Amino acid sequence: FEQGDVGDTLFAIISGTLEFSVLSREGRKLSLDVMRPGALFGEIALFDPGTRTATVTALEPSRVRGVKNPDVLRAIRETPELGIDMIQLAGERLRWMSSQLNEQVFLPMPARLARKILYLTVDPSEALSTLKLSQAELAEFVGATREAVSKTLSVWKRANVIESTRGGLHVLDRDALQVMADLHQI
Amino acid sequence: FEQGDVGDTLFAIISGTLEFSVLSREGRKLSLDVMRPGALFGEIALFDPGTRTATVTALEPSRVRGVKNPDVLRAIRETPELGIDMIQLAGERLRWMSSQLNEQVFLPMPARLARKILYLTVDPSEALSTLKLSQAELAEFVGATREAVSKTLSVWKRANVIESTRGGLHVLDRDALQVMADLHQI
DNA sequence: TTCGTTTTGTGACGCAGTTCACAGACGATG
DNA sequence: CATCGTCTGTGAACTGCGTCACAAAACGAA
Repeated sequence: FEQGDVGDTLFAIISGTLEFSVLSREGRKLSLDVMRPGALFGEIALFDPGTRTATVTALEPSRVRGVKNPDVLRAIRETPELGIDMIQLAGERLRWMSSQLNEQVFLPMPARLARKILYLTVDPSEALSTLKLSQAELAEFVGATREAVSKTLSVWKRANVIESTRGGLHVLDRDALQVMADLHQI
Repeated sequence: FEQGDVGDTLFAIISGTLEFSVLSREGRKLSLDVMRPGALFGEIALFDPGTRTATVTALEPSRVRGVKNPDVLRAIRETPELGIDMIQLAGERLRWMSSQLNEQVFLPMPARLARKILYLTVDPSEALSTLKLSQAELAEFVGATREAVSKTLSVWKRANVIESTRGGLHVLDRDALQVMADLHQI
């Protein structure tokens, strides 16, 4: 779905990967997360039906399962425990949004880049630290231009922190990235 | 309370005004809202006990009332309707956080300034459009420096959009600000 | 192989906003 | 009413990152 649509449905990802992003009125995009099977999205509309505040796009053909607001409300009335779970979920989301805001506002571009790379290369457990995103896509995650990302990646490549191929990159020195993510600068 | 504290309590403001802000590790501050009697805060910790993601400071002596997480959970188990209300509350907060992220990332400084001024001068109904914040404080709300804020305010003053006194300012032409907030630029 | 398309690498330049550095203005406090 | 601390105004220099403009790889298709 797209930012601005109206909706009252929570989705759960069965298979595939979806991208979660927010758009500016002028069409600029800031990607925030890549979601994998098991993840939930669309909870704002579930809690508080109205227009969507974010955009979700399938990066590959995916299967999702939707739950409508009225059904959830009914279920909560029957099983209060479920309401508590939903509240917990909302809490996590709020916490996460808050950290995103913090990073975007306070961190310089290279730190944000390092963080996003680290963040996006945790769960794909088997393919150790390999990310298959083009530099252009990475730039959208970081809130910067493709060129700027390309330049910092070049530096890190020369420092043997990462290596990159067309349409993807591989983390060699996770600790070094961690340093970039944190201090850069004090 | 301060960002990083642990807490499990939701607060409701009885009297006074409190400031809601997030801090960077280096001490920079981004203020997000001024809360008045009737407002609730601390709901993240309520939903999902753990460290606080934001800082709340009293701008003047204030009275608040706290509700602890376990008490709320108990109440929800008894009255599921309450859970639904809390979920709605969380939804609104998420929606609001999302818009804050959007503004901070995509809008240029003057637009953010105009928006914050408009936003902070809606509810104080009687004192029509008067804001008692120093330029330094305003700057923290906007995510910019005091100097930059001062300069744009000067321009708006010359254009008779606002007038300012020491430690406060008065909106003369709300519509003009609205324009600044929106287009600036397309 | 040979295009044509998409992705990458890099430089030159510009601009918004920061940093630094004062100077004046207002309000409390003695 | 004189003085001191806090606000305000403004200019100059610096800088991170965006914009523009190519050149060179990498890959797919013909």
